[in-house]
Amino acid sequence: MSSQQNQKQQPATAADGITPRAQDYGQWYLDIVKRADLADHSSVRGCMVIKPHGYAIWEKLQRELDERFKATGHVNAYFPLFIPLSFFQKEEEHAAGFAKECAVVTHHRLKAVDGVVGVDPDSKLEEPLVVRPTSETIIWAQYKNWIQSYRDLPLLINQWANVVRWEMRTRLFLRTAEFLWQEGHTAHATEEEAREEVSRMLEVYADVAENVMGVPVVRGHKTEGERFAGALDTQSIEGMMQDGKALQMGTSHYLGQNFAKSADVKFLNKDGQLEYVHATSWGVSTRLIGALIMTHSDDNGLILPPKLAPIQVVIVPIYKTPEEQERTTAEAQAVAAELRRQGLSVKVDDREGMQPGAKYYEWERKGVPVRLEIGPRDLEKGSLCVVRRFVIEQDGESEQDLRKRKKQFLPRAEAIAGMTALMGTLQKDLLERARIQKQKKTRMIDTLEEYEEFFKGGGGFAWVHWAGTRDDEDTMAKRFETSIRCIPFADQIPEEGRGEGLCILTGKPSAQRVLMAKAY
RNA sequence: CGGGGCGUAGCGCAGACUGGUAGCGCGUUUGCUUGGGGUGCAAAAGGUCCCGGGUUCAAAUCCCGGCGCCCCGACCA
Repeated sequence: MSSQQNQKQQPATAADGITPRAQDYGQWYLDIVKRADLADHSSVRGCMVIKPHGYAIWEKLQRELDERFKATGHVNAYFPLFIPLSFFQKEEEHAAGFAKECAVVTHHRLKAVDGVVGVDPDSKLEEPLVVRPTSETIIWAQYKNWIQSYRDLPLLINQWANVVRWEMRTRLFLRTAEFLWQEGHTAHATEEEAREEVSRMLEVYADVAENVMGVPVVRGHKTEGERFAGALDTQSIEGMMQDGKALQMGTSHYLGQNFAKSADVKFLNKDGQLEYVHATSWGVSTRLIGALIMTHSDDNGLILPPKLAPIQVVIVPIYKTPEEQERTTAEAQAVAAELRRQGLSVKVDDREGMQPGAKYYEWERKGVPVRLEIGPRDLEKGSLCVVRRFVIEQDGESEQDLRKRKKQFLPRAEAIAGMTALMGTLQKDLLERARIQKQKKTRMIDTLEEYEEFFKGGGGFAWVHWAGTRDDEDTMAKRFETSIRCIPFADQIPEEGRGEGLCILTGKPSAQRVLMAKAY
């Protein structure tokens, strides 16, 4: 709780209480989460409380994802939190993969002994229940009853749920013991169809990442070692955070017939023969909020894309006299009403006894994309002061110039009529800004010397030719703390890096480059 | 599991070495003042000093035991 000694040395600036990125990226991240009111540590180790502002962002993300799931033919359902241990044991590889991070329920009752309530030893469960770290096993036990014929396929179900993974080390949003997510679980008649589903859903994730979150991603396959436990193929989208590290933002798995076999799910095909179904699963979690923060935010606080901002426009009335207060506040309400008619979410900050500057800082910290200032002079001139939360930085630009470029005085009607368009601009600019950031930290690298130098410096995404074994991957991990984030789809490799080459480590021929980076 | 830090007002912290009326800043409430980038003044409210035991006339402070959280490392969708 009290590890922010560095706050004491901080000057009282806009970023008061936020450690600059350049000084300590990890602390900066924690400060943003806290100062933007997204989440709190709870009194349970590794668990977090998602506060209203953070949860509102999650709700918007949910809506965007859910719409796309529905549009691709999926329906929602809900399966139990508890999984009988025996279900879990059925798929060996899967069980082994999650074994080390499972919470297990062993008793079902408490009892007061000498006035102290504790676990009643007489209430031991005959079979322990695993708190789901993911739901494949319990869902497939159910699918067995739902699937008999090819007419029952494909079965396309998604669930929104919480899961528990008893991680040794946790970080707010990025890795917590309990988190919120969605998990799609589908059953198909053929491998081809299932693999199509895997790709389709990965593309849904990529679409949300780029066009909703404004985070450019690389699409690709995971290596054997990084695959989901029990999957034949794991595809992922990988984003680059501002410190150059990669963050896995979503995964989509082809599970083959593994789960169908372990749960004995067969269907009668058109030829009247019994076959095992082919399975997929795919998921994204509240980790995406971590990605959002680490991609866009700055030393002044959170930056949100308009599509995910719980408040898109905040209006601050400025006044000296009660009469001015009344007029500017009325105008603020009038402008808000007009903007709401465009479907925008608008907040009028009419709190009294708080200076405008204090309000500016607060809403900046919370990431509101646009602020309108309305003062007596605007009433006279019929203008509005429109301030953007961010603009795309130019090299060598001063803080002052940056601030100037964010601020615009526009005729009232023009400002209002253009607000929806401005949201669109900001949405695009944010993605563009993230692309520039990413590009600056991306290199085609062909020698180990250059590779080492790259990661000793700022690091980032390294596109390298690779033909190594799993042992060779370990070598790279030990030497450079990097790993293969994905084996990208061919069109994901930057043009200048396409084609064949020689493995950076072994010198053997390589068909294409892979994405190497340090990872969260 | 190893290393480190911390637990005192809503939040951030001081006080502890050297035991003796529970403190500061921010926030909150009230009043005035101020208001285009964190106004200023005054007054007020607010405490199980993490828990248990011990030493003592007296414990936030010393001793013993416990609990919890955070950070770093190992581990990992």
